[in-house]
Amino acid sequence: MAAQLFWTKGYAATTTRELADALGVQKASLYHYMDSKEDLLYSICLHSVQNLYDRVIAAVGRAHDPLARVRAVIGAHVMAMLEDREKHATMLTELESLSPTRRDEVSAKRSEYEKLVREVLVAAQEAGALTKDLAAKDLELTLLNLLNWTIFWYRPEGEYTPEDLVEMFERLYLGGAAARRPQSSKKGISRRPGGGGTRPPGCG
Amino acid sequence: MAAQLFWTKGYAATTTRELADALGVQKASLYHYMDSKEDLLYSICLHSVQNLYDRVIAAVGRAHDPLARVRAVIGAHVMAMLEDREKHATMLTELESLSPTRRDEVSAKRSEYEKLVREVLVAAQEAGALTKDLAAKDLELTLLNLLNWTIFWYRPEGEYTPEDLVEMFERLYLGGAAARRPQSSKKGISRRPGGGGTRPPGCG
DNA sequence: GTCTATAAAGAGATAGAC
DNA sequence: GTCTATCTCTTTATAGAC
Repeated sequence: MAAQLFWTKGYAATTTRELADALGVQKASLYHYMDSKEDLLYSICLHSVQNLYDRVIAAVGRAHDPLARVRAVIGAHVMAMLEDREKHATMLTELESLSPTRRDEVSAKRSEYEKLVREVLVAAQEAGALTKDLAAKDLELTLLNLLNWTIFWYRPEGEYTPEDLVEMFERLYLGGAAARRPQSSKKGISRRPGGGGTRPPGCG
Repeated sequence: MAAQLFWTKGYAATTTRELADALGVQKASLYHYMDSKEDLLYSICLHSVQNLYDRVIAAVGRAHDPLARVRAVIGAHVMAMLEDREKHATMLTELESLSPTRRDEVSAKRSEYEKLVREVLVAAQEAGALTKDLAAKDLELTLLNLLNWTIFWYRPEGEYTPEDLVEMFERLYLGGAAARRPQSSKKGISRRPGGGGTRPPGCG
């Protein structure tokens, strides 16, 4: 709720008046529930990283081999983000608006999450499922780089379902864009029929 | 200069006082050069998209085959962004802070840029250099998704040079992360010696 | 072109009644 | 727990001297 406003308007540009309006109360009433506007941002950021971590570790736990665990990371990361875009986007973009102490705390939790991702990638690499042409940290960097931008342009009413995107990212991340010989026989990704047209801004 | 402040503090959180301080003048003197704070943001956004377009189209023009043109897009997009991170990051993140008219204008120019990228990808696909397992628009989406997040965490004093990143992105985007049989003999990406340690926040 | 001074509006947060 | 009223500070922007 607050995340929605922080994400669409930006944290600094969101006024306590608007937060109060969204709840249908007066400005002053907000201060019965929070001590400051920053408390809301802090709470959003904490929930975001915790949610990401929980979702991904659960999905990894359900997978049965190293490559499936990589796919699980991709799927859970993207699904978690798209199911609560405002929260995760706010965490990703407004971290700097927190006080140094709180920012460091959230960053530390985020580093733990990145560590989890890297462990999955390393295990897959050692099992021979991922290339050794790229160092483990480079695999992690390119993976998160590939996934994170999604939240900036994704719109649920658009042409892609979250599942479409997961499939697309798995294909691109694992298989790459270069043509293969012999040509693969995989089918293209199906689309929501007639859902299209709304290509959102912000992908470029 | 203004972009630096807009990027590090956010547009809304940047005051005219801070802009004036950065120029070493008084607040009021700013209004001799601009009509409003938004003018600065507008100018930054326009220059960003124009610069991206110019850089990429020039690089594409220098390449001699369809696959090289794809590599040229990756290289020019990343290099342009990293050479003026503040400007491009501000465009990517603060577009919504513009008035609707100006936002639409910038968005339209950005769409032209995306069209250019897509044309390069389509040409490579038709020439057999890129897979047909992914639709052209999916190739574009995953490419920009892979590249754009970089600007959020890249720090010049960190472990990667822009050239490192370009190489990494080319490898991952074209070749993918899955292991190949027979194993490729490409060497790993060399790093700036001793430059490391500063893993920036924000990649996860 | 740059300054001092200030206007006018809006921000986050608090006091205290109910 | 929610309200009205208000405090205090900061904001963008302007007026007008030099």
